[in-house]
Amino acid sequence: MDAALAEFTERGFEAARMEDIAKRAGISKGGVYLYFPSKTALLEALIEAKVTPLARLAQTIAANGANDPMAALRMIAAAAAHRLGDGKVFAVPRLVISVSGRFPEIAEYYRVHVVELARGALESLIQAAMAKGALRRVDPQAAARAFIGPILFEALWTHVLRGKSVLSDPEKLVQHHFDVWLNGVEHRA
Amino acid sequence: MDAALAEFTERGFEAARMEDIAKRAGISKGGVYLYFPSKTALLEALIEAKVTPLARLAQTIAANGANDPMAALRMIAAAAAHRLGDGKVFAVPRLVISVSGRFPEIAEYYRVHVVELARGALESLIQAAMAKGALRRVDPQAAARAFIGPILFEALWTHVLRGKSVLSDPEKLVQHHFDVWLNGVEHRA
DNA sequence: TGCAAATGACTGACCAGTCAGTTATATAAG
DNA sequence: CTTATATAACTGACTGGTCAGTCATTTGCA
Repeated sequence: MDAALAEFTERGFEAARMEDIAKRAGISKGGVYLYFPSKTALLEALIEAKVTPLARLAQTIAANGANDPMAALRMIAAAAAHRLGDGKVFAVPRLVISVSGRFPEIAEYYRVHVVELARGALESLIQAAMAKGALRRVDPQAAARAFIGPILFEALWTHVLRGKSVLSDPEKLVQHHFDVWLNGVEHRA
Repeated sequence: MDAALAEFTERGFEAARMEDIAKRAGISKGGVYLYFPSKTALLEALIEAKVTPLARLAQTIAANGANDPMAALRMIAAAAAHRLGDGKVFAVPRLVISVSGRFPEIAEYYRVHVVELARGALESLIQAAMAKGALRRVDPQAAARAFIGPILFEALWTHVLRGKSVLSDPEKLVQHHFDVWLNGVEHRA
C-alpha cells in the first residue's frame, strides 16, 4: 500500500502502472492481485487503511480534551503542522483531491470519516472553550476554518507547489498561527 | 480549453479521452490536433490561458490598493470567496493539484505566476496596512496565510468533498472570516 | 477551381488483469 | 534426518481492450 500510495502520488492514479507498484513493493505484478482484486480496490483499501487511525484519533482528542480545551487545541495545531509537514502523510489527502472527480465515493468516504469527524471534534473543543470563557463567542465553524485552513494552505504550498516552506520549522508556524488565530491582526488603540 | 478543463477535472488528466474533449467542444478528435500538438500541450496551454488574467489582477490590486489597503483586502476576500465558490473557477487550482506530481513544471508555473504573485500582493497590502497603523505588527506571512487559508479550505470542502457549504452565501463567509481574522477568537476581559 | 479547415477510421503502443507454471513451505512417511 | 507429497505463495508472459496521435479523404468557403 505504501508503494501504491507513492506511485499514485508521483504519477497519478491512471498513469501509475501496477507492475511498478509491485516492483516497488518487492513482489511481482501477479502477486498484487493475490491481495487486491483490482487497481481500484487497491486505491480504496489504501485510503481506508490510512484513514481509520485518524478517525480514532479525532474522537480520542475530542473526548479527552474537554477538560482543558485550549491546551488540546494547541496540541492539535502542533500535531497537524508536524504531520502535514511530512510529504508521506500529506500524500493521502492529496490523492483524495486528485481522484475525487473520478471516484466521488472516495471523496465522500474521506469527508465522512476524516474531515467531518475532525471538524466536529474541533468545533466541540472550540465550543467548550467558549463555555469556559476562554474564547469569545464567534461562529464555531468560522473559528474552526480559521484554525485549520492556514495549516492546510501551507501544506499545499509546500508539497504540491514545492514552495519555500515554513513547515520545515513547524514550531514557528504554530506559534505565529496561534498568535493570529487568538488575537487577530487588527491594531488596538 | 473549457471542454478540456471539464473533462480533466471530471475524469483526471490520464483518463480523459481526447475524443470526449473534442466532442464536448463540438469538433472532431483530429480537429483538436490542429490547434494543440499533444494532450500535454493542451493541458499546458489551458493552465497558461487561465492563469494570465489572474496574474494581471493581482498586480493591479496591489498597485491600486496601496491608498486604502484595508478596503482592498476586504474586496479581495469577497472576490476570492465568490470566485472560489464557482466550481468552474476552482477547477484550475484543483487540476494543478492533481497533475503536480506528474508535471512539476506546471506546479512551478502556477506557483510563480499565481500564488507567489498573489501572496506578494497580499503581503504588501498587509504591510501597507501595518505602516498606516490599521493592523498590528504580526508576521506578514502568517497574516496572509490566515487570510487566504480558510477560504481555500472552504473551497476544497465544497468542491472536492462536496460538503454542505457556506460558500453558497459568500457574504456571510467573508463577514465571519474577517471578524475572526481581524479580532481573533480569544476572549478579552 | 483551388485551398484551408476539418473529419474519423486506422495503427501502434501500452497496460490491467489472467493463468499456466514455478518456487517455497508445511506435513507425512520411511 | 531424508525423501515424498500436498498446499500455499508467488511469478511473468500473454491477451484483449483502450486510446493518443496520424493521415487520406471530405467539406466548406472564397
